[in-house]
Amino acid sequence: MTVERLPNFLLRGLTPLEHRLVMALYEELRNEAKIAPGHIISYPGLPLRFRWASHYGVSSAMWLLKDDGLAETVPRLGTRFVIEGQTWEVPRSDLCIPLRAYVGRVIRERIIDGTYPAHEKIPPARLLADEFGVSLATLHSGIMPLFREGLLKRDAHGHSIAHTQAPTGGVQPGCAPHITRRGELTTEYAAWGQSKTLTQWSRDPRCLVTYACLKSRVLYQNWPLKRALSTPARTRAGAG
DNA sequence: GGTGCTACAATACTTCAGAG
DNA sequence: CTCTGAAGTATTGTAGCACC
Repeated sequence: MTVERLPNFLLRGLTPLEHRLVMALYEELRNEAKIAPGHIISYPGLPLRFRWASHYGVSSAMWLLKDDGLAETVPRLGTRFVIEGQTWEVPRSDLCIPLRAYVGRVIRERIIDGTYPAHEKIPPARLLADEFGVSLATLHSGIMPLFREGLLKRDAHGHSIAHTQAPTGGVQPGCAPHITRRGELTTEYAAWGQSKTLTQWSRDPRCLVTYACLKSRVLYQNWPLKRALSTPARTRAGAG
């Protein structure tokens, strides 16, 4: 294994601790015996290997390594970093968006380009989940916006059908927005004359469900906020 | 049994504020 | 400058229900 180009992080301003950690990892990357190709390095693992490294420093250092294509985020089982031992290829830009958004985008493109013919059933959800290597829950989160956009509909038996070509003013292939983790954090939702974030609403005494359930209802199932807050969990009310 | 969908707890990662 | 803890996000596996 060889690293032929000068990493960009050497040219940036780093805190001493971050610089120390990045250089330590960089040296290990150059030494195949220490980090094998494809080896997964978890965040919790790094402070154990480098006892002087804080988790904040690890986060900063790993982002720099990712920027330089020396690591990539693997969106399964949480986000981890995979060292590319052979090619040092820059990770797919697709990995910059959440996995569910990536899945939705690919399916949207397949509908638009005719891979899934209009008015015909798309493959079963379990097959699609298997193809993308994601869980059913993630797949459903990903395709939920396609139902709202009218690209997918359900037939009498609940099967998902590719409904139409691109809707008027619709989303163009490959043009999904860059979604950041913090993007939803500051979004406020109004009910009972108040405007709060979902996190704040989840702590409101009028909220009968957990934060995760509330988020799922509001963001992915498009429930009205009041209904999402006041409908107890474990009901089928959201299906209709 | 196959399929679609909802709900939830658990886990891992990210970011920020504040303290030393 | 560095570290810690809290808060928040992303994703998972699994359970359960309905329909054919």
